[in-house]
Amino acid sequence: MLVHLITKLALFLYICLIGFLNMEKLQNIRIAVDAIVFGYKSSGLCVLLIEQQFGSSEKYWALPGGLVKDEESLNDAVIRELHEETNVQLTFMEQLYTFGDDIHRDSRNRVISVAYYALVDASNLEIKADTDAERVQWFKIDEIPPLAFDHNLILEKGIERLKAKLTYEPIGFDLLPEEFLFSDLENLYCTLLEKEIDRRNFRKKILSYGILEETEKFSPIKTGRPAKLFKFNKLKYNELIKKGFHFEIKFA
Amino acid sequence: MLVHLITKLALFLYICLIGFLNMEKLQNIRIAVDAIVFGYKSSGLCVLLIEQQFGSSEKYWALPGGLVKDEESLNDAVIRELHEETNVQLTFMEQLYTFGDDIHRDSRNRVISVAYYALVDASNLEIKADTDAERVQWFKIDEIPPLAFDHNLILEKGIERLKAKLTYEPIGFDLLPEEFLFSDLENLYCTLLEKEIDRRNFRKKILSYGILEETEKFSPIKTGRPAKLFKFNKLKYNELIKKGFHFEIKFA
DNA sequence: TTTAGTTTGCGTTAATTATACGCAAATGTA
DNA sequence: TACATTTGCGTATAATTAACGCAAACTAAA
Repeated sequence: MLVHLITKLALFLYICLIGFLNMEKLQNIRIAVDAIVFGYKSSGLCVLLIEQQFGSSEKYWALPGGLVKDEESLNDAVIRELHEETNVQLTFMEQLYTFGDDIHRDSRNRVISVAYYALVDASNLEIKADTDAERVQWFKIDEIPPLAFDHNLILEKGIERLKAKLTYEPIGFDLLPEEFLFSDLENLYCTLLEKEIDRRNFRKKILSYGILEETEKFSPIKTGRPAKLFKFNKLKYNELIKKGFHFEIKFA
Repeated sequence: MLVHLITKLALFLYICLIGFLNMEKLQNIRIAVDAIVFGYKSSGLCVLLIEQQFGSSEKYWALPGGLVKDEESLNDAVIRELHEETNVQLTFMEQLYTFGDDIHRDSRNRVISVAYYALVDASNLEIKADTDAERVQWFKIDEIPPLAFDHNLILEKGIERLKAKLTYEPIGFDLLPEEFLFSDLENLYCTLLEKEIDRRNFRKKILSYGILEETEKFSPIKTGRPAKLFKFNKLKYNELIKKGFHFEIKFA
């Protein structure tokens, strides 16, 4: 305990010294990362939230995230926070936006948050059991509770971006299992983009791109004509991209 | 002088206190903003750079920018820095990306930079005269010198984004004077996207969108058939967007 | 065994959009 | 007056998208 206090004091003095030497440069702004983890279930698009304790009684659901460490890249910070708070296996991650215009987005201190969004195959996923009395849970996108800080705003922007990106990059596959049915893919696009779509034209278009691979397997579903399972061929896609290929799915 | 020192000391103690209270949360990371200001001249796409002095002799060209103040939004920080260092009149500005994965992008301290990109009508623009012995200058995009920090990287990402955005949002107009010739617009797209384009089909397409307004004026150019001057009708564009309109310019 | 219900997989045709040009009009200049 | 130049409008053809028909392959119920 005493050693801890001394260490703390030493660190304190060190920081004071640094602060003094860089007086005019010293900022009192913290920097955090937050992550939107999207998963797709048959019930629709979902987001991973964690329950945070504020003070003694206030509890809020929030996006997983936290302060960036001094010697850690932003990317590593997101990965670390996600690993600490959940145990999801990401299939895609990208920076979303940096939220720093609302000075009081965190009422305690000025915190600027670099938000990321990530995708996982949620169809077969155990999320981490409660740790530190924190709960982790999937929420359907249309049943989001009021979140901590400006996380509702961040989430909104994330959903917008995900929808946009779905139409011009093949990231829908990152929300599905490695092997999937055409009807899964079709449902994913219909549900997420909230648009009607002709099943046959959709199939024709995707197949014409030549980025899917047929497997020998068939779906385990016991109704209707048995359906082939497909895989996304990322290598083939990357080759095509080099030749100037441009993925696009759009609806009326 | 004494007053200044006392103020400084008081602020110092205050910061120490805050630091002590938030001991385990205190970071030693600075946060900055940088701006890419694009301008279009007949010679091509240009970027505004400022010359910075490092130490006693080292000089580097760099993107305008600097540290964010404690009580200032990110947006305001960019505007302030641009106003301090140049006097350009922005027609468009948007957040680009936050650079914080390379811990040593600034060799002195850990600095995370939130980069913005902006457009100006450079056709008729005086940039600020030398202040603080700093020089401000337009650089053609293919004649960029080695820049300070990771600014070459930031700029590259900015150019990529600008090119992409040009094809799906009508931001090309923000690089032109309020009234412009069709041939100006055509040249802008050809030059920036480095693509051939059929003049007549391009005109037909843009006109079909109904987002341009004819003026009564004609170009002052003294060769060939006199050409009408056009204006971009932003109100009309916003109306169309609400109805589901989607701007797009693409080439083979 | 048959029949009804369901979903898949492959076509065909009409409508729309993009591409490739042709050419006269309106100017300045030789 | 002839010529070079750039604008502005048009038309024919190719390519792509949208709309829909229908048989195949299965399950479950009759």
